[in-house]
Amino acid sequence: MSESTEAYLQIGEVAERTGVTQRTLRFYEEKGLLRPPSRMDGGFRLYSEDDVTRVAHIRRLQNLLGLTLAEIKEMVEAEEMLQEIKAQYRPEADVSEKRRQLQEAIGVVTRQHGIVSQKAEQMSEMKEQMEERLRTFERWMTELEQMERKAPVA
Amino acid sequence: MSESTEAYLQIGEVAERTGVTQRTLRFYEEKGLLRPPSRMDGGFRLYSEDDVTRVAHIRRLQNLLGLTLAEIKEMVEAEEMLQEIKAQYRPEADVSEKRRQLQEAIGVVTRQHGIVSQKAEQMSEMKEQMEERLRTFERWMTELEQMERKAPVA
DNA sequence: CATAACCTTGACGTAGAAGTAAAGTCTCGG
DNA sequence: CCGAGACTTTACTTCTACGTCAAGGTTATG
Repeated sequence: MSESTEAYLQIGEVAERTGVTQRTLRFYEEKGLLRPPSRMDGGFRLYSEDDVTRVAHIRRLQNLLGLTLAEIKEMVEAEEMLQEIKAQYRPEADVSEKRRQLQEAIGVVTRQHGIVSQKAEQMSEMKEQMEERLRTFERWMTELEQMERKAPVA
Repeated sequence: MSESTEAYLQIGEVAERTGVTQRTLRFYEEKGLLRPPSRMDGGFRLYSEDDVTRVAHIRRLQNLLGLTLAEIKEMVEAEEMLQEIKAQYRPEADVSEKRRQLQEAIGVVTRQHGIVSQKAEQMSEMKEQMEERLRTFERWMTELEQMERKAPVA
């Protein structure tokens, strides 16, 4: 599994699978949201499954939280940092340096979590209001129907 | 209560109270998101408390749900329709017509509710993921601290 | 009744997030 | 080895949601 053969995707396939256009993928790369993917000899971009995941993530942050690409970039960078720490990417880094990085990552995610929590709560409120409203409508509808039964169409 | 005196606000006050600029208020009017307010003899706009409420509503839809102004316009128009029905704005309208309108309103709100529900759910998911992640970080942090105690800074 | 503070419309500008077109390059199946 | 289709970069355009003057009219207050 996960051999190098067939593990890479061209931009067209990624576009199809993620639902964004090729232009958007290049744009995200330009903006630093996606690391420059590897290339074929001729220059064609070769994406990994990870990239597909990342695009999906970006889109969720955009659609769900309404973050700007700049904000998303921050978040994505924090993720990268984590990958580094996780993979011991810099084993020579001393422990206190790692601690600093981790602390920073915790800060970022905590802030994100705050945003999400707040939005989630407001969202629930809205949902409640809408349900209340729908109940009111249903009541009105019932009333209207009764009126119609008592005094049919003139 | 609610006499005509002092019940109206100029654009500057509305801007201050809603946190949007005057430009934005005029823009919303232009785009059909706010009904053209009444005017003083000299042409100054006179807004009602209702307008203030509406602006707040618009902003919530924008910030929370990330809807475009075009989408919000649709929603706002549905609301207006409701006001009409509610206030028996057209008492001469026959019952079946009212039913039709009400049915439409129910449709709109149901769709809105669908959107909100879906987003709320995805939001909760994200929140969960972030919490899980934070727990992981805290664990790592603890591990790092133990490493430091065992082998102090070289 | 002057004048500062507030408002009007109109026109042009801008940032973010892509869309679209042009002109050329690569890849791969036949 | 060649042509259709996928891809490349560069550059210009679009759309949304306002921001920012400019030039002038209105209102309230001393």
